Amino acid sequence: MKYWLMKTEPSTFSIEDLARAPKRTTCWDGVRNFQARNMLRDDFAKGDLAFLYHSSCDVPGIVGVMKVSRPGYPDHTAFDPDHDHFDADSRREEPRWFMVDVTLERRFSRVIKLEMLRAHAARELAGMQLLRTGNRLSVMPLDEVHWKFILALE
DNA sequence: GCCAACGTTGGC
DNA sequence: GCCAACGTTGGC
Repeated sequence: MKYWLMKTEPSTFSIEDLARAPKRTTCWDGVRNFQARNMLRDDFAKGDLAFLYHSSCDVPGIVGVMKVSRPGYPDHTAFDPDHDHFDADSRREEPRWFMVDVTLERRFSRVIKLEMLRAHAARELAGMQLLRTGNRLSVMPLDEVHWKFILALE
């Protein structure tokens, strides 16, 4: 089993939205970066666990845990000309973008703030992609040791 | 609102 | 293949 971190802007889609969704499940659409696409398509497996991260908000940080409930499949929002995530270069016969389904496992009792993660950047969380300057991937893998350490921060 | 960092695009 | 221009991300 693998571990992931997935970013979302809560003003667009938050953990509250996921908690209210049918079966607490959503398709993770709209990823339009090739490196992230490759991971969604090739590396995500059913049963993998992912941290849900709120970005571009008052208190950026990890807010809960999700489980991958369906592995990579074509992102249909790319086919819809009326959708924000439409991409004319993605065709049904040859989809360019992929997504997974995620199901909310648990909301944290408090936000594990980015600030708190940074405090451990030089030691326990050394090498964590999220903490690398300029990292803009919205989906990234996480080491098991980092996953466990972060869980203990709650 | 600012700005650093990075990905993408397109001219050559 | 290079690289400048541009757009986006995302913390502050």
